[in-house]
Formats: sequence, C-alpha cells, structure tokens
Amino acid sequence: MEPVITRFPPSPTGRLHIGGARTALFNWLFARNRGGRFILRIEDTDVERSTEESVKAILEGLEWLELTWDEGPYFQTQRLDLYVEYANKLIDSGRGYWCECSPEDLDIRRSAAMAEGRKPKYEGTCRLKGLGPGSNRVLRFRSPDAGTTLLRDIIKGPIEYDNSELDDLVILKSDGMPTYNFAVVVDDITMGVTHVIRGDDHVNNTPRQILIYEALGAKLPEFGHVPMIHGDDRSPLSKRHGATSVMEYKKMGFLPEALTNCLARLGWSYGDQEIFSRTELIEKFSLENVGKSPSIFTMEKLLWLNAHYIKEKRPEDLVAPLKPFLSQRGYPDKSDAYIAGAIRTLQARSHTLVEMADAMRFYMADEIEFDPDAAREFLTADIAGALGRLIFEVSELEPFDEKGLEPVFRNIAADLGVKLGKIAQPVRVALTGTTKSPGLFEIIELLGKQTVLKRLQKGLKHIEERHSPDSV
RNA sequence: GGUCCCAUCGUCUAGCGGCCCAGGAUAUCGGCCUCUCACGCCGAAGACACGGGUUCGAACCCCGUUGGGACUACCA
Repeated sequence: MEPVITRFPPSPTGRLHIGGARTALFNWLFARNRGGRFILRIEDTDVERSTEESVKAILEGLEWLELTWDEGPYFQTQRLDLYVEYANKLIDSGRGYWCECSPEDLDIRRSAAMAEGRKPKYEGTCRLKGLGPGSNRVLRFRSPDAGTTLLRDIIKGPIEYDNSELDDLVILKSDGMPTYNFAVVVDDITMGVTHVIRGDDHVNNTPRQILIYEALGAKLPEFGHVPMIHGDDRSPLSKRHGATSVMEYKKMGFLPEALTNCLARLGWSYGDQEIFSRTELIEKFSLENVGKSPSIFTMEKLLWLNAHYIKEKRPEDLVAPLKPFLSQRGYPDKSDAYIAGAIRTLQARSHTLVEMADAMRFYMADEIEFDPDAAREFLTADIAGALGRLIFEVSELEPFDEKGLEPVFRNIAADLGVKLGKIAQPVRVALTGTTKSPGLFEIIELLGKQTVLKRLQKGLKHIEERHSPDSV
C-alpha cells in the first residue's frame, strides 16, 4: 500500500482556532495511525491578510498540542514558479485562458443576475477571445459545460455535481498569485498528498478541484470532509462564543492532552469510550468513525477532561505548567517540592490550572486575609479555649505530620464532647482564610509548624479583639 | 435565489432493519462518603425534528416538510 501523506494548510490570517486544530489533529492522527507523513503548509497567497505574526501563532498552537509535522512548513508564496508552470500546462491543453473582465464589471453582472433570479456565475465572456497575459488580466480554468463530477467522500459518501453548476474559476489572480482552488491542487499533487482531510466548508470546492486534477492528468487523492464545529447557537464558532483560539485555552489553564482528547471526540467516536491517551488515539483513530453532522463546542466536557488529566498527573509533572500561573499571581517563590506537595492536595479539587493557582494562595502567600463571612461564623469566642489548647499541643508535637496531628484534634474534640468539624472549621479559617480547602491535616503538615502556629495565634487574636469590651 | 450537506437526551455521542418502549459520557438534581470543599460511589430526570411511504418489523431504507449549515470572490 502506498504511504499515506496528509497535510494541514492554514492560511495565516489569525490564530489557530478550535476548528483548525481539530482538522490538524485528524490529519495528524490519520497519518500516525497509518504510519504516514503529515505536512504543514502555509497558504499565504492572500498577501493582504497574511501576517508573519499569524504564522508564529499557528505554529505555537500546533506545538502546544504536539501536532508535530514531518515536512514544512511550506509557504505558497515561495512556490509561485510551480503554479505558473502548472497554469501553463492548462493553457497548452486549452483548459486555461486569459480574461480581462474587471472585478467591478463582474460584480455588477453578478448582482444583476441575482436580481433577475439567474445563477450568478461567470458567463465565459473571454473564453473565445484568445487573449494573452497582460496587466489586469486573470487566468481562468475552462470548466466543462456538461456532464457530472463525482466526489467519493470517505466521510460523507458519494456526492454528484452537475458541471453546468460550476463556472470558469480564476486560477491566477492579476497580481500573479494563484487562487486557493488552484494552489491547493498543485500543492497536493506535487507534495504527493494521498488523503485530503478538511472541513465541510470545502465540499463544494471539491468538484472544481477534481476537474483541475483531471485536466492536469493527475491522480485524485482520497477526500474526507469533516463536519463543522459550531457555537452554542449553531452558528459558526466565533469570538462571541467565547475563546476560539487554542492558545486561549492554555491561558485558561487547560492541559494540551485535555484539549486534544476533547477535540478528538468532537465528530469522532470509538464506541462508548471517552478518555483516550495520545497513543490510544493514534491506535484507534479512523475516518470511518467520523460522524457526518456538525457539533457544538462547549467547555463542559473540556472542563471535565481537564480535571481528569489534572487528577491523573504526577504532582511533580504539574509544577512546570503551573508555575506561570503562580508567578502571574505574584506569589513568593517556593521550592518545587513544596509546590508539588500543594498540588497533590489540590489535584482532585481543580478543573483548571487557574483554579489550582487561585486555590493555592494560602500555601504560597506569607500573610492571609480572613474571609469576613467565614471569620464571623467560625472564629467565635466559644472555640477560643480549644484553639489555645491546640496551639500548645501542636507546638509540642514531634514529629509534625498528618499521622500525629489527627489524634491531637480528635482528642480535643472528644474532651469537649463535640464533633471534629466543630474545631476543624475554625482552624481551617485560621489557616486558609476560607471555609473550603483540602484536608486539614495534610494542609497543616505541608504548611509547617511555624506557619501553622503563627496563623493559629492570629486567629485567636482575631477572636479576642472581636470580643473585647471596647470593640462593638 | 441556485447547488450541496446535515438532523438521536441541554451538550458530545453509540446505534449501521429485529439485541432499542434507544446505550455511554457530560451537565443538572437527589443520596452515600466526610473535618469543609472537592473527588469517588449509587440513583433520578432527560432524545430518535415532523409527515408520508417500503417492510412481518424502522432511530436505522425512500420521498416530502421544517430547521440548521456550507458554497456560490482576483478569501482561504
């Protein structure tokens, strides 16, 4: 069997967005699954809108998702000779001709046709003029007037088009640049692409492209059109639906494996399985299991998957990805081991690295603030005695660890005839400033005796000040 | 307007004529666990867009309707 070659051809006019990332992922997975090659090609023939910054942003996104390419990035603007060469082949075989119609003129004729209820297609005005190249002239592809073109789509099945629906499309613009439909074909032919896996929005371009393949006498690749991804109102995904670019998800504290897993399951499925490791994805991916209907992208599943991967990772492996979020919050530096320890207690409680970094404040900051509501409810006079005894016993405790801590608390609670929660909550507020946190004993051990005693004393002081006669 | 595509719980989906009065996941709600919050576990509610066919039998096949989407550029 001939080796599989797939490609991802973004146009550098923006960031790598969710839809593009999924297309890239599918191409990458398909190539990896079949032991083939994956090519990255930058389609920058729209010189007006293409930017180098976008190229960088797209590469950055692909790299973050670890969608490594085997060839490229190729740039279409560096392959212009090739398009001219293939255009000449078309001219020589009578399938290409120069056209002098001005865009303005065409516009007028198009809207006139629309207004009269006719098809707004190019009428072939310059077909027989026998024009040569010249300024303000474009090269058009001579499309057949009759017959049909069949697209055998791996995902959607066979689709037949009447050639009469297709008009003579421009293949070389007046600035000498090739148009999309022509450049793709030339590139895919010359790069040996065997499988064109792309978004649904290209289905209707495909018959035109097939016609060009045929006119060039080239072998057709396999086509697979994956359904679009929409926003929650079923309209195309756009900024108003929230984050659309892949790197925004990194900033929101998502792990690349979570996004990858999520994207893979948008449109593709493997029975009832939801969680896929990278190798599993490569192993199990196939175009046969790609669905036909468009899907809506929401963050619900992504959040769940992200929580799953955060939970699953070794704490020490989370340190590096978490650090940017910690320094972003201005926390003082701590050792990696300490951070890893904090992560361990927060893993099951965090959906994103942002959440985790926020929750980590009491571990990192030197001073903590008491949440007013929490302090009012739990830092009350009736537990001052217990707190005092706790401070004493904790200061005496050696070794200072979870195992030794728990009995201390339980004994005090038992002596007072109350449940553990009765003293646990005030202590929690004193240590973390809030009523929600990881397990008390693991917090205490990690924080260390000195910090714990300091915060407990501060808690006690808060109670005393609150209840002293001269305060209200 | 024309051409093309799509249609199962709110969402992602399984289903490829009988295993389905439709399964999983997520989200929601309830319970359990418990030092709080989570996690985890258990449970509840929740869908075959509609109308016609075909067939002994249809979520699955056909036609139509409706609703979405794509394309219709010297954008890609």
